[in-house]
Amino acid sequence: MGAFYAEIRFMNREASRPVMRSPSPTFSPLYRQIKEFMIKSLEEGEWGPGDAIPSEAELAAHFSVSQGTVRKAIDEMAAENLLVRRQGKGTFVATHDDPRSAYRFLRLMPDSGESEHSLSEPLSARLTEASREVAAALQIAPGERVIAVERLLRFEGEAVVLDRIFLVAELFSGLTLERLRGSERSLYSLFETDYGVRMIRAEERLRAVGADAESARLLGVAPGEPLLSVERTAFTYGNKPVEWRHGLYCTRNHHYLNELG
Amino acid sequence: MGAFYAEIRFMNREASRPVMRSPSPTFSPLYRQIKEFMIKSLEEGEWGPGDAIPSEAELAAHFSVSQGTVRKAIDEMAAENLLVRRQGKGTFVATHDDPRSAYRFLRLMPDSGESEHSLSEPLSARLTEASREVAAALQIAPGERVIAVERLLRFEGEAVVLDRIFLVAELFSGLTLERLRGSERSLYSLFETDYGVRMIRAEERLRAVGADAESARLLGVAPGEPLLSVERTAFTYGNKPVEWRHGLYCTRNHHYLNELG
DNA sequence: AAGTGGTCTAGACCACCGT
DNA sequence: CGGTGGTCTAGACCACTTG
Repeated sequence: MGAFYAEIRFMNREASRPVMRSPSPTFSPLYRQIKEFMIKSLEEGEWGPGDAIPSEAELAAHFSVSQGTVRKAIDEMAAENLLVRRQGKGTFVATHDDPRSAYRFLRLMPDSGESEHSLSEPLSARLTEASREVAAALQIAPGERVIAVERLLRFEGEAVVLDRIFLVAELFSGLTLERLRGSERSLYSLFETDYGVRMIRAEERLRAVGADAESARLLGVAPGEPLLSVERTAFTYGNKPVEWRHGLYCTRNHHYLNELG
Repeated sequence: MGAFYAEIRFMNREASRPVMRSPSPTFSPLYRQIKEFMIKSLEEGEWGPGDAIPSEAELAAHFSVSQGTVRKAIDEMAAENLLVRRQGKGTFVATHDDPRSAYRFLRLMPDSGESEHSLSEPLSARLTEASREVAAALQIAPGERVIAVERLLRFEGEAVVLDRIFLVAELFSGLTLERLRGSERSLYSLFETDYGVRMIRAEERLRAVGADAESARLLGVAPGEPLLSVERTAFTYGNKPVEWRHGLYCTRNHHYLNELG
């Protein structure tokens, strides 16, 4: 039984009068309490990726608030890419499976022409122990089990990205090279469907580095050639880091595109 | 006389009945029409950077709509960093002068420690003609006048960024090296106050490159050392590009931090 | 106390999607 | 057609800032 159908008690709320709240220090508006509640429902798997959540009217009745209030909660969640609204159809749990938001985190673009299709070529996957660096990024103890994946990303056949990916082993038990090789979908889509782990947001740290011998060989460039180093930490619900990856991007014919708001 | 006090006629709107609109193809909700109208007012300088705009109640009366409708217009503009809301005080035109949003576009962070203070050291500023590359980025004809600025950015005294900046000359006439040297503020803050040009958003394209001799000398690194190349196009209102810059970042002790939503 | 943005309601009607 | 999200209103009251 998930959170959604359990009892609910909102703070700062009189029994008879419809509105209102207590003095400031811990004040949280109703719509935000509802949002937090719905996020908990998502965490607990109440609604799966791609599922439709209840309609605004149903939610309003369930929480005994007006439509406008649940609407504001949903608005914020949609802005954070947790939900997707579709007029006339309903509101859906965001999924990396959906082409609309697949490759949401991939900022690499060809210098000219349209954004091509990329193909993932997994090279290896093995169980190992977290180094100090990996442990720090994943907020676990050094030596804890992680799954290390190496893979190439090809654009139009050309090797452009070399990724070394580290996953908290506990959450991805059973992940093997064969499992990765068999899949046409994006990694995050697979993580979602096969392991129930949903990536919500990520942080990337970029640097310019010279290619080491091993990476140069795999990417087909000269050792020492400047590469874009991209370290990414990806988070699930509750800002829990579950993946850390170090990517090396060959930027001869591609670039990393970033929008500054 | 600016747009704001001129006559207003909303589309899709009956005279007597308060609401509504025509069939779909050109449908634009009321709040968005109001938003566009207010953006035009900003463009025409009706309200300057840092100014308070009229209160929601005043705007609602002015446009003869409910508070909720102007509120939604303002919400979107605040989300786009055009306005800043401050509870109890009012709504203000965003400004790069404000420490809250100064260096909004600078993503460079030290590898360890807090985000230090940076110091801009202008090296040169001269009037020249746009190269094909610069012209394309600024959407002007090759050969048109641009102002080329070279400057170093130092963090804790260490040269970390070398910027080559190109500005549409027409908009920045009178900009000289002395003018830049005299200023303690950020470039965009100066552009705003002294030239009335406000940067709204920007696009950056990142690559890894090897340092050329000249740049290496200025940054104090070895020629060929990998540097992060950052090409930025910055836009004012109406998505008009007004600045293009090519930055070279030394990422030995710093990195480019990016949040992926 | 007065003025501003922020929250909430109840109800109406519109635009879009499927059947 | 009925159901969903999307827009709009009118009015109430709360929270924060300033005088």
